[in-house]
Amino acid sequence: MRVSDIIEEFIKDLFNDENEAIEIQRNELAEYFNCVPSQINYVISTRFKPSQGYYVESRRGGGGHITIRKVNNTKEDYIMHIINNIGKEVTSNEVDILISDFLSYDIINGKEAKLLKVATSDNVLQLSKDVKDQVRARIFKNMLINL
Amino acid sequence: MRVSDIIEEFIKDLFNDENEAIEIQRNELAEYFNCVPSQINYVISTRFKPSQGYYVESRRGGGGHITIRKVNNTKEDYIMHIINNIGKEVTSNEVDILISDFLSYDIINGKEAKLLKVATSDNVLQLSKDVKDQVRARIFKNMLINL
DNA sequence: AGGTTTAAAAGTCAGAGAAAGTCAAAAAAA
DNA sequence: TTTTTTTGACTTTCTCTGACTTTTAAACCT
Repeated sequence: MRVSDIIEEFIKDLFNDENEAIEIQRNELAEYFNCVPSQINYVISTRFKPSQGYYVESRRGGGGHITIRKVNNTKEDYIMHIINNIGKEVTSNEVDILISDFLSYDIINGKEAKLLKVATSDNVLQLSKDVKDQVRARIFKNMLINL
Repeated sequence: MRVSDIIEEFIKDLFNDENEAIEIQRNELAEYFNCVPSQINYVISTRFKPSQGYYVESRRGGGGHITIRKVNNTKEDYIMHIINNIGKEVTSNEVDILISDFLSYDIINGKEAKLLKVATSDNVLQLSKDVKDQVRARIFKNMLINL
């Protein structure tokens, strides 16, 4: 296993019990793992990116440190926003558009997209227009909550 | 016997006791078999294709490696069997039992279980008994096909 | 106390190194 | 002859390193 992976794991372990922010000292950590300090930067920039749910701040100078924060909320927030904006009914077309948005924003994967699609499709529901759009809205919203 | 066959056999032997994923290092293996590294790629691309029940991932760079995963097609068989045995209607209880079977046989993961559950639940469908069980059967079967 | 210097951090970036991937040509087998 | 295997030169991706830069807290002056 490579050093970067070990450091990554070490840092992630620091997040253990409900603490959503941890603090490290770059040089100290580098010495502990017998690597150059800049490798800590490398690990942080490749494994703790915002897209991976982390937010990093730091301070230089005496007593400086690096703070890593777990954010992770963005995805849930986005989904909740969508759910709140879907009314009592939704058409198959509207669902399609939302699903392809989710895909392009990397909020769901291909398999999840297919499941959402099929569970809300006209063919599968086979109900009269009004009832269908209502049932679809309920299925869609409830599935989204469980992503 | 040709080298490619020997390498193929060697790799397949690594899958011995229930381990469904193995990891190799291309250069190491090539050295062991006295061949050029790219021959390992050749073996993998001709003998470990998805259609042959394998899935391959890899990472380059220091400490890189190749992971080969066995995907069992028994999974699809099992699901098809279940689908064929669900009639035109299915109750919420029956679905629950099937879902927990799937979970214990590792055919679906927790998230998929929740999606199946919620998309077929009484609360979400809110239809009269007969129609509800029919719609549920259609949703459930179609989602299963797309797992 | 208020400014100035010093030292203790963290940041940057490019290059070296360590893997794996690609592709086409040569060789061997069918 | 056609298909499959073997080979190797070249490419791409990821990791590790070190020299140099920037920032800032602490120490040191009047």
